[in-house]
Amino acid sequence: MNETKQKIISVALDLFSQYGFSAVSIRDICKAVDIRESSVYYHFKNKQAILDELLQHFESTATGLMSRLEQELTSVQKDSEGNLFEKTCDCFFEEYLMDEYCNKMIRLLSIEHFNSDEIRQKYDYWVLDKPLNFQTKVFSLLMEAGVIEKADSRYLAVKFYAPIFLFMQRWLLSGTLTEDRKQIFRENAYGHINHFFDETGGL
Amino acid sequence: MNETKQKIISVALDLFSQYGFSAVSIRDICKAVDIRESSVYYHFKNKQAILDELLQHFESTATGLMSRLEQELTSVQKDSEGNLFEKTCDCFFEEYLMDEYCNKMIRLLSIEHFNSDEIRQKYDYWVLDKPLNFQTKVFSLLMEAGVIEKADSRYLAVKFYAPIFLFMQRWLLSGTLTEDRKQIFRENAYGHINHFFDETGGL
Amino acid sequence: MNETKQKIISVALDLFSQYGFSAVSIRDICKAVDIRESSVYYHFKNKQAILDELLQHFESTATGLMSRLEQELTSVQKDSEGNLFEKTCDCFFEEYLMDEYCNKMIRLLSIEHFNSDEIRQKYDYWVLDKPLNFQTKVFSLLMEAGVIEKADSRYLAVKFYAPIFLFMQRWLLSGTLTEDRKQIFRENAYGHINHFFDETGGL
Amino acid sequence: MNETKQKIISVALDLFSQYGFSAVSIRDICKAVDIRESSVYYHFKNKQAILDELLQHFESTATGLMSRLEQELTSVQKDSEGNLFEKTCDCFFEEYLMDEYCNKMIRLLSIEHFNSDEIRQKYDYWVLDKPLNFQTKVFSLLMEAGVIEKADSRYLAVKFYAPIFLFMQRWLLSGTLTEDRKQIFRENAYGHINHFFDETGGL
DNA sequence: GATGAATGAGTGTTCATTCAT
DNA sequence: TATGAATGAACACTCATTCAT
Repeated sequence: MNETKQKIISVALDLFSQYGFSAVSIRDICKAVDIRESSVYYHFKNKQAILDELLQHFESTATGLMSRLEQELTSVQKDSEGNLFEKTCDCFFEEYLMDEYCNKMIRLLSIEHFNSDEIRQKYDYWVLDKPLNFQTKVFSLLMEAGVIEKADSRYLAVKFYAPIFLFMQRWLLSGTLTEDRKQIFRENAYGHINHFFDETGGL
Repeated sequence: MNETKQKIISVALDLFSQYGFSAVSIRDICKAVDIRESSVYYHFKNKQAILDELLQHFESTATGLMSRLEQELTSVQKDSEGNLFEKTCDCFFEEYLMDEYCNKMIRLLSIEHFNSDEIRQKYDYWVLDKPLNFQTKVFSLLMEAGVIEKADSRYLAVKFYAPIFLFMQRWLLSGTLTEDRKQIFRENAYGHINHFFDETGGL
Repeated sequence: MNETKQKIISVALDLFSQYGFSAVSIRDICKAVDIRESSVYYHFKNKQAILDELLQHFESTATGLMSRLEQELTSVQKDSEGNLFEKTCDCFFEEYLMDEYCNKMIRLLSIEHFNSDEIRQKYDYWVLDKPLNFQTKVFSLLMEAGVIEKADSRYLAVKFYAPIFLFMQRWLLSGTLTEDRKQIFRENAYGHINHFFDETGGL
Repeated sequence: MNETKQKIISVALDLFSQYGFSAVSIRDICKAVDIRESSVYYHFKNKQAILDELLQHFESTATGLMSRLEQELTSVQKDSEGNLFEKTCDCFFEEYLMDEYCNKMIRLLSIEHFNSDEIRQKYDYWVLDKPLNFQTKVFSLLMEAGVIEKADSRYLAVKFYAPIFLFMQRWLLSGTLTEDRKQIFRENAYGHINHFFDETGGL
């Protein structure tokens, strides 16, 4: 809606996700937006409020994305499961881990997650627990459908997600996100997925 | 060495690893050491120098530990490999990931790794690349010795280490390091190791 | 008159008389009136103008009140002087010192009287000189009428008013004006008046 | 002891007692002391701490003075009471109400006494209650000694002190304290004292 | 009549660092 | 070895005010 406010939000995300919340001053943000420092306080109560709005917006975005993925999971026919899995991973990679906006937010969470319990919880949830829970659900469904053998779906999720998480740390959160790094991540991730299904059998 | 300098180093490690480098002021350190702020500058050129010394000491410690592990690896008889692997993991977990000193340093690296290329490199090396390379070497040796089937030893290392890395993030770097969290980590990690060898076959 | 302007004036009086002029921001006033800060400047040239209008209104009110008292003083028959004195005091106490509006304004003057010569003069006039002059006139009249002995009417006025002034400071200007405090003031003040006339003889 | 700290204290007293605590900025103080703003924070935790130290020092000074007066009161022979009273008043006027340091502090209390309960209490105590209590004790002693007739010593104290208080407000706290104003105060105050004793009889 | 948006000047405060002793 | 004293640069934030709409 409001143009200046949007600019502030956007610049703040860029800077916070690169240098961390406390290393970025209101001055820095204002320089980039080209407004005077006092103007920020017309749009936001204080510096923290910018971070809060950023976090809140991310959570609703991520909630939307993940619930979309979950819905697709239960609404498709059985014969398309291989396809579905591929699509789900694609979406999770491209629209979450590597999406410009979400990647910045995940970066921000990972930078700030040691600073406050609140952010630590969000980080743990959105980067570790939620993806693991989602993946667990996926494997449960595949087992019910008889596509893969019955086993400990939670551990299967860990085995599946842990390398993804490691590649993300290595290529998507370390340094600037370039197309090159994205490509390396994709190769590693899809390589892992292929191996994984060869072993797990099926699909 | 010098007593005061040691105290500063030790207190700085405690605080930096908990709140991050820039969030800790010289004042904070001095309060804990019970000296005046100006005294710090007798022992260190500036604040950064404290961090540098911390990093340097860690690198030589970690180098020592890892080369010890590597040496043990090549010097033992073949019939003890199962045992050796177990010992190696034990050592890596207890004396590296969960050791009070090393855990604090890893925490510090993981807090600060977005701040400078220098630290990012160290983080990537000591938390991701080095352990992966070591594990790769382990599996290569096991393959040569015919203990496990020949395969892509690098990918095997990823499959082995990624869950460890994930559990570390979840339990050893998130929040305060308590005995409870250590125990949860151990259960998860050893659970994974057992599963892993059941599947990989052998040992 | 204008409704919004009235609200601003009224809220400003409440806040200024409680916290002082400079401690109250335009924001504070607007929050209480529920308008935006820029709107104030439609009704007033600047913050000072609100104070000016408050002062001006008080001065005409107080002028009205005091001249009414003075008029009554000269227009009544001699046999009612005791009654008159009582009535005059009553009016001065209830409609001036303890009247909600006037009390707030006197508070405001007493808070701000160190800030500018202008307000200092008004404070000195309305809280010290004017009441003393009035009282001097009262005693002069009573002397002329032979009700009390001839004496230094000015000093008599000081002896009469000073305790009232002291009780006012203690009970009517210190802290919030409650019914309890008003009552304590009344008891002290009327106690003083009775003593005073026993001594002065007469009435 | 410390020169700079003393200067800050002294300048702060000058400015606070003239313009009020919040109207004086750290910048103002530093300009007068000729130090940089950050230096203040070496000597004081924050702005409030300067005020606190000022208040604390005044209270111990005033406590000292008043207890000295009280001690003298009980230690002198009966035949010197007239003399004593005069001396006591002199001391109270010259070393308390008109003493450069104490006058500034009383001014400060009277400026700030509406701002916080803490200061309001100190103001009420040191400007109203304590002097009244002291005077009450004086009259009690004089009554016991038979120098003046037995009567309500508290009301006598009010009658005695209220005009002093009024003259103080008018001449010692309103505007700058000049020798002229001091002289006017003295004339008014001693005039009152003489009248008072003519009436009270005795001495 | 009212307000959304912006701003310049100022406020108290923190911090790493210096330097004479 | 240690520290008392000082400082420049930065920081988040507040405030009265302006002006186009």
